[in-house]
Amino acid sequence: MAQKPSIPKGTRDFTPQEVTKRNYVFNIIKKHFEIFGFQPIETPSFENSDTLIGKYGDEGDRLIFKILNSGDYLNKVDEHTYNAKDVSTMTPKISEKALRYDLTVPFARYVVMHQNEINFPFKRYQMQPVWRADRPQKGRFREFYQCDADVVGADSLLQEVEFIQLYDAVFAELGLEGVNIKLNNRKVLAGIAEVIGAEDLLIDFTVALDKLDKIGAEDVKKEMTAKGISTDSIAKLEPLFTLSGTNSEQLSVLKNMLSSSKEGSKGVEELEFIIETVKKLGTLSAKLSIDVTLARGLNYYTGSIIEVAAPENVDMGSIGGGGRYDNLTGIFGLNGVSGVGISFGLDRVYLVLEELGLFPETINQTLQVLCLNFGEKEAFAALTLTTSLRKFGIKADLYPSDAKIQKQFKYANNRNVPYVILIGGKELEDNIFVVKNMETGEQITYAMSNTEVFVQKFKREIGF
RNA sequence: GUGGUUGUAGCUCAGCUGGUUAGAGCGCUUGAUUGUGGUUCAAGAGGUCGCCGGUUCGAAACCGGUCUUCCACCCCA
Repeated sequence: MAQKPSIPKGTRDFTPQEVTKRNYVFNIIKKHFEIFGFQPIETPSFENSDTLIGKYGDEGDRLIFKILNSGDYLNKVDEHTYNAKDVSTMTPKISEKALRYDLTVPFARYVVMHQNEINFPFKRYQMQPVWRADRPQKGRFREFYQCDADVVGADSLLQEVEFIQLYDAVFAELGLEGVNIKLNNRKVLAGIAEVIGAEDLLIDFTVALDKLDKIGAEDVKKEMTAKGISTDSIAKLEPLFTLSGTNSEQLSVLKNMLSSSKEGSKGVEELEFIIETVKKLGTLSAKLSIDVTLARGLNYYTGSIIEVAAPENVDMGSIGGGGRYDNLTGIFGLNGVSGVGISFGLDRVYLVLEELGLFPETINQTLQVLCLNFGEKEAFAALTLTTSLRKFGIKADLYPSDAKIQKQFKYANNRNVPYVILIGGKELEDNIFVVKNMETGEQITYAMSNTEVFVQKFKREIGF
């Protein structure tokens, strides 16, 4: 009995068309990573559990895919643990490895392990899949690609400036207009918490604030109250709920509000420096805006927090994010090394481009010339021609069997091939070949002895 | 992890309060067309109705479980 095949929830197969489009995005991101001077590394798909567990908070731990030990792993569990049936004590005994949850923590591990051979400041990029045991939704998968660029060993805020330029360069080349690069700073958030007297509740406070867009000021206040933030404290937040206007208008409100907090003032200064410097270096095609409600990744970000929102006309969360973590490698024993980085969510960028129809029309021209097959002798001549076209870098192929011409044409149509070449008995005899333009239907005859005439015309028309 | 939602031909979907042989469009195959695709016409192939169980004389339809899809939480790219 044949079993009905399936793939795990939240995973996907990719068709040739999809892979082609994914590679298009992938290559543009990669190109700009390299233009900005980043070097590639790769790390294993799975890490030792203790490298990952505890680095993303309780919620993160829940979403890490654990790998069961090999062998007779249950036998090695002591009776007490076994009978207790408690996940948190049992898991470490039967699982010592886990799938990569993001690229940042493995990178921190990499830096610590290779600290003696790394030439600091180290700018690395990494484009690999990560796995999360999350419940899938649109734009949310259990296996997806992240494309990260990070710098370690550089404290300067100029890094942040460059990352904003990098985001902008990628989205500009992808033709994606209307993205919003949102900027915040943990010091600002900490400053606010300090000013309202809720330092201890920083995380709860920011998580609630993060929802302002979504659930509105009233519900945010309710959530804050539920988390134990006093009514007095919440009242002091009032300026934030109505914060709007240009970046400089927002900065001056924040400056005022945080004047009594040293840390908060520092954060405002940093925001101001980044925004001013980006402005001086030239215009961005994306929007760059301050957003004090932005609070992702707070478990390790210590300074800048960056998040990229998809254009407003598409329903997609963030398509990228990043920030600065002053002491990320500290958790692996290397202190005093600052890191800052950004990430592109490849799968989400893909979905946005698809929804807006922004992939180039020619992207699925995976074959540029198809030679039809009229029989054994003709096919040999056609393969000879195909071989020389390939040497010119043209994506060329010969139909593998002498099927009905109608069928071969249909195949060419479906493959989106712009040119079909016919070498039948007549052409073989006269030492010529006929090129049919599939769009216009025009047919031109060329001499076999001079394929370059066709190649030149082809290159002019296709443009490469 | 909580609550909801979806699943019928390769694809998109109809299928009435349970009733005989489960349909359409597109796609596919063949022919009109033995060297010319997209258009047209004709014919044809293709279905464990997601899976398992239950109710019933009778289930694609009702009930339970399970898997999957999408959505809202949680959290996140």
